[in-house]
Amino acid sequence: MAADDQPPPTGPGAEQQWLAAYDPRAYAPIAVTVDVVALTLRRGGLHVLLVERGAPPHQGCWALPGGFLRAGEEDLDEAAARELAEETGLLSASAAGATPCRLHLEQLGTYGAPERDPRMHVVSVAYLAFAPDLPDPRAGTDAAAAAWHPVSDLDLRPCGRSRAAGAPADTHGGGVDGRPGPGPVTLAFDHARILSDGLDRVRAKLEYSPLATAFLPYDFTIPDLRAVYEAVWDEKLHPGNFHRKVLSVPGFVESTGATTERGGARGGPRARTYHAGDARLLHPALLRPTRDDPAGAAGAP
Amino acid sequence: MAADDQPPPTGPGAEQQWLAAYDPRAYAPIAVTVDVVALTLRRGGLHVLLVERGAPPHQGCWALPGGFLRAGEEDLDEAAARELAEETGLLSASAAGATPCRLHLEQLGTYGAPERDPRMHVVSVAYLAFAPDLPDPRAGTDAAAAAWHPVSDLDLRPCGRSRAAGAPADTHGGGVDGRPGPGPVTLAFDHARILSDGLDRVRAKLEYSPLATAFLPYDFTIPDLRAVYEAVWDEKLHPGNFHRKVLSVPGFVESTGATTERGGARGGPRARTYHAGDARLLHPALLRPTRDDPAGAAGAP
DNA sequence: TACGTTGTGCTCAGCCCGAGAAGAACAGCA
DNA sequence: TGCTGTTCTTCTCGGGCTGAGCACAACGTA
Repeated sequence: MAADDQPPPTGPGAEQQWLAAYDPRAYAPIAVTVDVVALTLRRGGLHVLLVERGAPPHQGCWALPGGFLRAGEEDLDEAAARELAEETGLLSASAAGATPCRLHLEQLGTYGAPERDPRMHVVSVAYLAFAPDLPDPRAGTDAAAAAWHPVSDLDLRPCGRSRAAGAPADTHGGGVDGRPGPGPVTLAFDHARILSDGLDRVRAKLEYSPLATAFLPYDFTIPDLRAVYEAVWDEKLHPGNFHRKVLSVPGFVESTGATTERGGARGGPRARTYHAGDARLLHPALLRPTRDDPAGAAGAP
Repeated sequence: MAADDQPPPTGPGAEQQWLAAYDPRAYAPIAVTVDVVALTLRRGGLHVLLVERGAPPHQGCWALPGGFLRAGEEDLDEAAARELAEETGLLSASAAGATPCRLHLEQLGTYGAPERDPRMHVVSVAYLAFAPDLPDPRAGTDAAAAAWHPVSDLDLRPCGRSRAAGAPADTHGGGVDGRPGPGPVTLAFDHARILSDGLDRVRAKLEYSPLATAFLPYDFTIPDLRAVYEAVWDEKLHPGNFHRKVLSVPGFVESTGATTERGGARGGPRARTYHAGDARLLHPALLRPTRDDPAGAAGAP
């Protein structure tokens, strides 16, 4: 139920009890925030948008962009879009048609452990956002700085789980995109876990949804699409089989009839261009190469 | 997610007026509640646990069990388990080992439209719970009554979507389990949408997770398992192929070496018994029979 | 011009899936 | 007791999908 648990008004004192049941002042306050895991692809690597905290706690640490839900004014989705625009200067929400930015926004999960924020009990609704290669953000009013970070530079182990269990650290650590990187970056609060859940969700969702097209501009090529899958899954895919599979899934991509202006950077013929089809589910799915890892950590619930 | 329901009873301004009268302080608080979509299988049909509201708004309507999150005291998961035990009398939480009730509890999503509760802005974290055939609940202190309802008796269309679009109403309406049923039951607040999302999630999750075993007691047979899939998907499955598939997925079920005491109710040989294996993901997945419905409404995010 | 690279299409063997059927075991009934 | 209908379990067969490899052409670069 929503705000309820109304005891049946029977007997004396029941009225007070009933009022307390939906009088928020009778309870200790709870803050509701909305955090966004914004992912994009830059130079072939997966990047996440982070802001540097300008105030304690965790001052100077990097955190997911987010902020308080405005009571009585907005829905959760609206708050997520607003925070993304506000704190980073990216994309003009959805209204004024500045950049017709194709942005995918979906709810990831809600985190409400009492001790996750030392100040008070904060319930955070996390959102997941994907967008094509975006420019560098400008810091909003709340954050000291905002920047895209390669996810391979971040320390995602929540507590005791080492990253080496999932993937060797040496294939990931530091500077996949060329930059040396100042070593693993730790995230504030429980944002490492939120980001980890978001990455699991993305990796799982590429299999059965046409979500990968959200990382690409409107027109793209099949090799472009393959690059998205390879970057997110961190696995090389068979070009021929991938090509055949994508074209065989109805509604995944639609041909534009055109090709690219030039060939690839290192040679090769021009590729045909496509744009996203109208399918919302991939039938059949584009299954990830069978990894025999018995650790079945499902990202998608 | 567009959660637009229950417009204010008398015009848009009435809500603000009511809120202002109810809470004279300008500080606009947000309440956080936890609602539970508890599903079980009774007499071969999918049932959901509902409580009858004893106070306005929506007095007399049925709603999902739930209540306020206790600030500073509990995590969201704990609150969901507590509400389920508290409001219905089912299962002794997890502590005192009364019934070793195998209960699956997972977060479904969060709903926070400002107008979803006319009293104030309420953010509800919805949970999904599956359990084997459970006894009739006893009403807790808060709810007037609690009962299992066949999901086929409920009116799940949120606003304009008719159920006939998804499945013919005549195959669902009224009394699949034998009872005639007093017609479609409407749910309070936006709980019809929450329940609908929960059903989509369950249907999708049966494909790639061993979740179906959560609907069954510890020992079960392959036909028992098939009955779960058939009830949730509302489709007949090929007994031979289902048998082969289940046994071929590693870690799905483990043989106990025993068989049932008697044959089926209408004859047939004794079936071998199994219990759930240790797999947390089904590899390969148990795909639903290809439904050519182009309406790709994905339940799992 | 030569060469390495890459997009696109093809072939082939193996696996999985849907459909059907057969055999055996069981409950209910005459 | 015998018969009939039902159901569990296993098997077979054809089609489709998948992974792997290869061929050819187009392209950039040396």
